[in-house]
Amino acid sequence: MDMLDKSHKASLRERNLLTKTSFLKDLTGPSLARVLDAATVFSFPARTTIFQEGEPALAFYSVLAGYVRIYRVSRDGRQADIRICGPGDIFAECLIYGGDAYRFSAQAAENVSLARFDMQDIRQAANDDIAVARSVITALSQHLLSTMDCVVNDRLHTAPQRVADYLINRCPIETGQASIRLPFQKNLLAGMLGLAPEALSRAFSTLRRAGVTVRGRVIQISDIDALRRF
Amino acid sequence: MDMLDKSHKASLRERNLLTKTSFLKDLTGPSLARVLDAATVFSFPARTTIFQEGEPALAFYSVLAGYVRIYRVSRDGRQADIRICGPGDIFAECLIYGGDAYRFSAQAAENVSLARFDMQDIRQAANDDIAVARSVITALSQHLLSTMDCVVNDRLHTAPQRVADYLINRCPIETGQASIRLPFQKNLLAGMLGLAPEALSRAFSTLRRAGVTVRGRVIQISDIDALRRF
DNA sequence: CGAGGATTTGAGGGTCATCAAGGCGGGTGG
DNA sequence: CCACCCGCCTTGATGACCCTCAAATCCTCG
Repeated sequence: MDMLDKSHKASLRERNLLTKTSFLKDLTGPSLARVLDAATVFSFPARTTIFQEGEPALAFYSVLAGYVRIYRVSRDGRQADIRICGPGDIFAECLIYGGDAYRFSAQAAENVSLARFDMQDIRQAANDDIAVARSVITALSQHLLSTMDCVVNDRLHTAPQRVADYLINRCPIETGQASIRLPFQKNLLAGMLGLAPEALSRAFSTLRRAGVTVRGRVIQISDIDALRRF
Repeated sequence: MDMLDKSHKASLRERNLLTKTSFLKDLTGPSLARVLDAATVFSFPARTTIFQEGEPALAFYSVLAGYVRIYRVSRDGRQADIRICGPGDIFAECLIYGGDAYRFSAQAAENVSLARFDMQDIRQAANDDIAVARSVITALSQHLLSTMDCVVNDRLHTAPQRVADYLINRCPIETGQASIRLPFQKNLLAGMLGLAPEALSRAFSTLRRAGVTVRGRVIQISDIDALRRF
């Protein structure tokens, strides 16, 4: 990571954003202040590499705006996404006590704004303050649960089923028709679901018979229950 | 789970086993004693269901002997393994602060002996004692890292590559020839790698050309480096 | 309005799941 | 110690699913 990038302590607005993330939402008072004080805010243009597998793991991050791709590169150069992190997500937190080097790479999928937490600072904070430790535990737990879900989805469901799953989980309402706007490019969604972009496209066209219409980033669903039965 | 099963407080031998697990290995003194005192030891015959998805998550477990299958069942009845836990592994620890109900099912793959930890006891211990909280954090971190590895392996490698990977990681030595004895049935290995049993078998026969010979549970590798290049 | 990139569509091939037999291994009883 | 037997494992055939490459089309942003 280029330390010459513009960076600054978290502003009031940014502190408010961070306070609402699932990582920090249960913290209050001095515990919260201490973590917020440790945050440095960075902005990166699209496609910037934030860190690479193998580099010393000095910090973890919370996404303030934009999306970050977490991925690994195989020996023959192919890439596989592990996770897509959006606003409120944290990544590389598993290395607070988990190891010395990053185990995967992270890249800005678009222009992003990130809060950077020094590993040692947070490690120390968790040591001094049980509330911080508890926040780390809940963040790790949720991340682990969602990663296990990811494994099962890959192994149990076909591409159209995974896409249907994603759409249903993003639907604000329970029943009837809905309209969703994807928060990012289809490229990213494909990686998130473990698919090639073409496979995602074909999955959408398979879902047409279940009442799904795609126009750019906007997706119309005529009947959520019909989609659920898929 | 049937509470009428024979159960008892951990014996000295069992406490020693638990102390060596990666979950507890960094604990000492009263912190260690408190966690060990909270453990209850159970034995289950092969194929026993330990808990099922949706049940209230009252406890998590550490494997003392045997293997446990963690899996989920899809609506149409198919099962997918998420993880295979052997001696020293813990499972369902992600629910200490992570939720009220199990998110997957657990079944004894063979005769097993488990240490059961009441969620509330450990939650309380972690609250009172930063060392316990730190142990929970490192356990969660390692589990998360290995689950992310699992996602990437599924997405990046073919069946023979995943099998080769498994063999290489189980090899005690670095180079030359080796002989491995699988610690469990091939059935389990297949599930662990996200494969049907037939696919595992075919993967082994593909690896024959890389110097891998299979006879029952014993696997001969003529040249580890050749396998690594696969 | 136009350019460049993202997405869709088509064709072909590789990988893996499923179903159905047949072979082998390991544990049991003589 | 050896033969038998049950169940795990292997093998074959088939098809579904998804990746890759290539070309056409659609968005989006300047």
